[in-house]
Amino acid sequence: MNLLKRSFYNRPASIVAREILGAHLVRLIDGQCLVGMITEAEAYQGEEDLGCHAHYGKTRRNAVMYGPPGRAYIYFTYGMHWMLNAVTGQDGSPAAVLIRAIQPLEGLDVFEQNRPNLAHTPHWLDGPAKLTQAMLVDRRLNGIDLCDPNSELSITPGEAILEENVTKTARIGLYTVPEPWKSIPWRFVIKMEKGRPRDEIQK
DNA sequence: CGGCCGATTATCT
DNA sequence: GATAATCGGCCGG
Repeated sequence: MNLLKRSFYNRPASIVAREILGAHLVRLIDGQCLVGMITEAEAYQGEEDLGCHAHYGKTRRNAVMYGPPGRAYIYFTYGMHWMLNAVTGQDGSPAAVLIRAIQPLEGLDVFEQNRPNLAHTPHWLDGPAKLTQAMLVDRRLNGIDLCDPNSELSITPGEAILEENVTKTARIGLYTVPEPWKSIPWRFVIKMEKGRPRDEIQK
């Protein structure tokens, strides 16, 4: 399988968050292949970024972010939700990209079973906790290598998205984070029409 | 559609 | 002991 290489992830998080749009998130489970196109992502870059979990320094939770790029950093929040990130930047420098939304492509029956709410509507898998529920992503996959074709979770190149079809905004949910981190435009979203990307999204 | 609010618990100070 | 990279339900427009 043709996967995004480690060199893809070994760049600043804001670059990876933009470039990962259109890529295909692939989940292998019970002999099935679940696929979704990444349509929204956010960058979290370094201990100086007060919106990033690494701003406390290294802890047990965020340790994976301090490791090599191309691994999954998965954490639990709000007492009930799992969030999926791809670790970015060089080994030792903590940074990651939060995968916030996917467009379902393969395994729709499984997605529907795991995530019946809003199934087959434009808002089906457009949230970071929605997609982890649909793809059965939780703590067990924390630290998994996204660049290994044998992994239960990986990412393929998918489609390249034109700049004119990308919206940039401040990151979501950083209520108590001070400026400038609260407003820095490190959220990247594919422009959607009626719940689908525009027809001409490829470069 | 947009805003407010409660749920629920691992993780951190 | 407080907080949280969210979600869904309920309300008003």
